[in-house]
Amino acid sequence: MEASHDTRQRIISAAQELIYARSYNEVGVQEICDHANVKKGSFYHFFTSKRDLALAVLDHSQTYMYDEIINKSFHEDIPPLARIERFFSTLYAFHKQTRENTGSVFGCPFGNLGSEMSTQDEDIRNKVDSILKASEKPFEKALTEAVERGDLQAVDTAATAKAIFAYTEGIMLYAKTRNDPELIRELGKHALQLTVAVNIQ
Amino acid sequence: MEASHDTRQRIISAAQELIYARSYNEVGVQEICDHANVKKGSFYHFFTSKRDLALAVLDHSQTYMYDEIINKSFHEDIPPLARIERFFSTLYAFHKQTRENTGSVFGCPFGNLGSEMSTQDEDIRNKVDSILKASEKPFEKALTEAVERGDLQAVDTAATAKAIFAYTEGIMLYAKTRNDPELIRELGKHALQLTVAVNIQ
DNA sequence: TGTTTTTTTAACCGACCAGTCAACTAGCAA
DNA sequence: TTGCTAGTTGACTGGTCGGTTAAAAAAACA
Repeated sequence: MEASHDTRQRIISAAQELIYARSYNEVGVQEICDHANVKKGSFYHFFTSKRDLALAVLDHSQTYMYDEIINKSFHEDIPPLARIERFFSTLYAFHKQTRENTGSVFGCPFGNLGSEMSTQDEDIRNKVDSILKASEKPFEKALTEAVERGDLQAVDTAATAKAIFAYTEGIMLYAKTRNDPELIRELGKHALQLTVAVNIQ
Repeated sequence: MEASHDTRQRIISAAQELIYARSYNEVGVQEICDHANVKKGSFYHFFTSKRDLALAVLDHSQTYMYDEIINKSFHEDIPPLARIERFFSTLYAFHKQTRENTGSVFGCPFGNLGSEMSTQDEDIRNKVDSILKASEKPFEKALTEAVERGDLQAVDTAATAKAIFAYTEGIMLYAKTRNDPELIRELGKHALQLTVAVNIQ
């Protein structure tokens, strides 16, 4: 039970790394097992299928994202809008680091999987969708607090949070496709503009 | 030479449809050939590899996007900022149609391929990157014109155009992952906020 | 017409794919 | 000691992958 739990976790960690660095379809079960030092037969003791693993990887990545980026950024030691700005700084630092370590910007693990798998696997699509939805919440909370403090005029905080996170996904896709983490910093500066109601024409 | 050109074109069209609806790695050369009524040997007469085909598909998709969406949206019969709003209407109509026809929102063909292939194939990454860059231009032109007309305060139009198109990519990813074209309309409304310089705090 | 070049065809390749299975081991409890 | 369960192993399956090849057919050109 001890060793088993560890085996399962090793598989998930290896899959997370490999799939994030490449893509779901570029990485085979065999390669994941090799990377985790596990025989393929064992793999199918813990997972019914490769897509079953993908769902577990998504859960694991979500936890990782909260620990490494969300919670650090949205800690309440600074004003709410500054937390959103810190989010983009943290995101930039993270991708800059992986770019230095691996030579590549990998983008968003959820966006990547959603983009690749949404039309192919409804369970994966739904899971990614719910992760995106949940990711909007810290932004929404910060925006609501900013309105309460008077830092921001009254806006639809849920809609604004959704817009900001959609923008974030676009930024990460851009950074991946240009293989340049600087785009996250550069484009992140514009994010708070989405908080301001505006009348054009 | 006549038939050959047609064969090559049939392969590209079939690949464009299949890869856009699923993904690069989910679609095999054999399936593309079947769909195009071509034998696999012929395929390798016209293309040196599958990724060579992907590059041709990207060119073809870019032309398609200009014909169907960009040129229609940015026609100069209305004021420049209204053209940007029309872009999102056109984008929405397009994805709503494919959702009705196929049951799925497919997102952006360039974003999809960039997300899936950027870390795996440098040529594809560069081609997608240059298509994204080029796609910013119509926005930049409209923004510049809007500033000239006095519809917009002076801003860095290149940076703003880039932000708007990155946001567009995020919107399409969101719509694909939620399988709901309405997100394009809903989130598209916020795009012009990115044109307004703002001071927070 | 004959010749050359382009295109098409079908059979074929080794590698790899996700997934299966039966035999085996280790730990634990009755 | 026996029996049960959880975990491990390696060999195996049928199918598909991207890509090759040599020869036939068709088209282009002279």
